[in-house]
Amino acid sequence: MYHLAIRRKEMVMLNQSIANSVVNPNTPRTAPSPAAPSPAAPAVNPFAEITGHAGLIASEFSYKKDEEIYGEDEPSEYVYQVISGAVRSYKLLSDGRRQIGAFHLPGDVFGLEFGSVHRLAAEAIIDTTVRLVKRRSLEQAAGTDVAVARKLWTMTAGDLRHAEDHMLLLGRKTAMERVATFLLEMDRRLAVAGMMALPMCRRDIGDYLGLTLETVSRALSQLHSQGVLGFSGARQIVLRNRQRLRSMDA
Amino acid sequence: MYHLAIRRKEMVMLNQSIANSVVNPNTPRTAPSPAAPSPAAPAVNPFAEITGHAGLIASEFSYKKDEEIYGEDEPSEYVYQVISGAVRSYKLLSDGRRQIGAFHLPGDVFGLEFGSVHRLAAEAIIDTTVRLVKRRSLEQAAGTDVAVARKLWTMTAGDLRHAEDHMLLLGRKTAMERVATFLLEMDRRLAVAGMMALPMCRRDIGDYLGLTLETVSRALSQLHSQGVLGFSGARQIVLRNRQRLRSMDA
DNA sequence: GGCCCCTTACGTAAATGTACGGAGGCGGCC
DNA sequence: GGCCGCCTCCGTACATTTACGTAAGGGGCC
Repeated sequence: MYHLAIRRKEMVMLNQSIANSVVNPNTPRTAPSPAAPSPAAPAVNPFAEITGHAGLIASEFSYKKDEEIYGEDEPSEYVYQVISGAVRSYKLLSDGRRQIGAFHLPGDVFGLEFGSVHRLAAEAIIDTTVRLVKRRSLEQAAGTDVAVARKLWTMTAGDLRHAEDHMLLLGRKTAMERVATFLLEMDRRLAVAGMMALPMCRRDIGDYLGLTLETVSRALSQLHSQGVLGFSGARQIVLRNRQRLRSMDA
Repeated sequence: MYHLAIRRKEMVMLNQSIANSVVNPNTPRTAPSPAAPSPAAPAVNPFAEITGHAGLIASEFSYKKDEEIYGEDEPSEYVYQVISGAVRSYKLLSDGRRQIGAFHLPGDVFGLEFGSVHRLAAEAIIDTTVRLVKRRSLEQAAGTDVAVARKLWTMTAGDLRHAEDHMLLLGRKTAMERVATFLLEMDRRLAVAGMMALPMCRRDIGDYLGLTLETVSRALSQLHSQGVLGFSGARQIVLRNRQRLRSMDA
């Protein structure tokens, strides 16, 4: 998996001078969309802000479900933004126990490191397309442009904020409080028309919340029986009582 | 406590033009040392690096044991560096449950925020003296000097790295593994001549590790009975078998 | 000497692990 | 194209484990 991913990324670079958009050869697409930096991109897009400032080249790339994007302690060559799909970032213990630090959804930037290696691994949860830029070119731009330097700091600070909140959850919240927090977070980040389609399975949720998949399932069932949420399939959830959920979130 | 702390900080600012060193009026010191930026300060000192680059003014300040330095969600006006003593950064749930995110020991910088408020509260664990600079002046310096901007990013990235490791601990490690990790971290950060003098009580350790103080005590007792560590008083610990401890740390 | 802080024993609670049954989605086959 | 069957994921009951809560005794530091 490791070597395969590297090879694919090198292909991206080789093709960059010819076309700014490259797709995973294993997942052919009928109509690859150009990924060159767009001057008209909205300023709220962190990638567009940076590439716009620094004139960097961004490429596209696709990963299949459960495909590794990079491994823990692997050299950090690229910074990524989710275009479509979903990604999990995680750390492993030697016996396989896993802690997912964050889920990355469309629009999110991930894989930005200060040092030269990735501190967490990343995998596509479902089929996923990302935009990517070389870390070195970002670093270079930050060395001359304070606006880019500030943006990198901003993004790392955002990750830190999430991690601080998550430490409180992992260290001190009950199982039900963790699930309530999770539902409100996902509702905020990916609800469309009051409904959310979770890309991740119960095990992923458990590894994110420091619980087992059974405990997550029990908590969701309890919330269902209390009428706090409704299901249309295990991963399609409608929140019916957000206020109640907020009161359960410690 | 809140208003008192604010008042004291304002005193620091008022006195800054007269003397760059101010001590807490409640904890008089016999020989306050000057805290003006020293051009000869070693480059490994993050504060010296920044103040050296930007010519910022740093002041000194002291807090008594258990005194609040700043509260959660309080405006972020200063960035701090521990000169002597120890500090805990933490978040609280509404019912009083506490998660300590980090301990700050001599040399450590804390209280650096990207946004305008502190996301964690900070308290002195024991009598503590800090060096402080205004956040605004750092921000200003970062706006013109990429080296300062990079340094701010570096420090936030260091905090993020610690938080990521700590999420793995809180979410997935057993009580014994957490205590082993803690002992190795403290050994690395504050051991002198093979011995460490912990500034914090068992409850602080528990709130850092997501455990109760009793569980921490039980784990330490077990390690003691196994000969992995020795005590000279509850807070003076000698590690007698670091290899064994590392093998317990998952 | 007094007061915290720490240790430790015992009972409890919360979450885990184990196991199994069922539903839903996907692919193959007719 | 639709039906069937398999396979993965999910829900749930029960037993177990781990860590917590309570309480009381002891020790070190001021």
